[in-house]
Amino acid sequence: MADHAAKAALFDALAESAKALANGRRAELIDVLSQGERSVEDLAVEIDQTVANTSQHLQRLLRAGLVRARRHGTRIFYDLSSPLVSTLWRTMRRVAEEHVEELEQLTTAYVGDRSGLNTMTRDELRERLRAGDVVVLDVRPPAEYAAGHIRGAVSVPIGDLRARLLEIDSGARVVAYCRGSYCVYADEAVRLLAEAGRDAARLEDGFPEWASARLPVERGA
Amino acid sequence: MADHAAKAALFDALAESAKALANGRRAELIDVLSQGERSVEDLAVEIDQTVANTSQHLQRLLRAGLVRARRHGTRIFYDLSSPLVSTLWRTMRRVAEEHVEELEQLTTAYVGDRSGLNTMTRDELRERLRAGDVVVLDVRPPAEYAAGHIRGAVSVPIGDLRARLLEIDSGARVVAYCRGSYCVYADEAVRLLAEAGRDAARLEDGFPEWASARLPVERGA
DNA sequence: GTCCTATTCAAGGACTCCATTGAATACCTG
DNA sequence: CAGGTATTCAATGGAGTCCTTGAATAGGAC
Repeated sequence: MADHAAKAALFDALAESAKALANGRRAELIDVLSQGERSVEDLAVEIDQTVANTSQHLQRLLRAGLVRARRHGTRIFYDLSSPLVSTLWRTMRRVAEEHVEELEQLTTAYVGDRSGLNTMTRDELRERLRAGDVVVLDVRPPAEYAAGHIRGAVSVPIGDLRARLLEIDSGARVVAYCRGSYCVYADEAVRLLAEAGRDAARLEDGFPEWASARLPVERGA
Repeated sequence: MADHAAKAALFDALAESAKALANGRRAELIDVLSQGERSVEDLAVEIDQTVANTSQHLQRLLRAGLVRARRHGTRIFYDLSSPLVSTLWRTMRRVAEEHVEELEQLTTAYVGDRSGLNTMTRDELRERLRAGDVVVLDVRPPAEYAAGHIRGAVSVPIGDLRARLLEIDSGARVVAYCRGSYCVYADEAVRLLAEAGRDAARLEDGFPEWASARLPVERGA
């Protein structure tokens, strides 16, 4: 019979990965980093915290092995250490969605009412992309588009959309996507497009799910 | 733009699921419960803690929605609230295995040296079961066998194996399995069988992985 | 109803976690 | 090398976590 202490130490180590995710701010960081690498200051703005605090959270994630750091000039860019981390995060979200009762209220409190919103599944979008009868808009910040996006998508950051409406072929069906189902950029885009009389829908989830399903993506530019 | 406070509350709630797993003892509980439901006292013995402490950990898991409780007579049985929780736990283990450096040492400190041990993959075992040229031993406690086991496996709790060696067809190739790769029962079984001159191997992982891969299982008796 | 057993509750002390603050470090620019 | 910016470090107080202890509950058996 193996030692109780050795068993306890092993499971304590396994629990460390969970501890790294066991904080709302760090969860937000993982969520943002699922879109691609970002600088510390950038991340601090994203999660609405001081740079010092963000840095400490990032180092906690670093110690747990969930992220890695890369120096580029005067900045340090953090990135998930592997796509498996993104999978872990999505699995945890699914568990929470399925088993935490209050989550639904919290979600609507954040994203608002989605009942009037057209949506499209990954599978349907894949088919329509293949057929070529759809315009896909990536409404995330440019840095995230640059780090990777759905093949064939056009980058139109949500803040620019209103000004660039005329660029979009008025006959086409438009699909907008962003970071995932907890991201509201695509919602806003679809509302804006609908007001302008376009046939618009949002992708149900976001880029990480698309990439994880091994559907076609492009990196860079 | 949605409210920062609402976003923070949402991610705090998501992080609650991680907090539930962010403790070595609770991780052990989830690991044991992946084999099927168990009573509080049973679980307390399993994780080497007092009943009171075990009860508190179970309630924490209950609040997070990861487990559910069922009263049966004088006892209360806890169970994972869905197979998704088992998936989450396995994903977390994979992440830790891939990204936590010290884990390998901790594993060998607990399970010992496995270099002399024959192993068999799930796929190979499935093929051999189909061909019928293998004897499969479930060396977990009887309660776990009863809650579910590989179809065709025989229950031989590890403590009984030595006394029941003669029951096992001496010409057959024998495969032992238990809870998973962190479980040492099957290791012990293979060593014991090898000493007795049998052709023995352990399944690389355990029952939860087999069931999760939708390979044939039996429930009850 | 009374005993027995399984589980939960409540309170306490050691420890860790988290956001804040102000200072220190490290790299780039000129 | 001086100045500027991005990031990290160190210290602090308040909150939460974890295990222990002893008592309380709640079914079942008699």
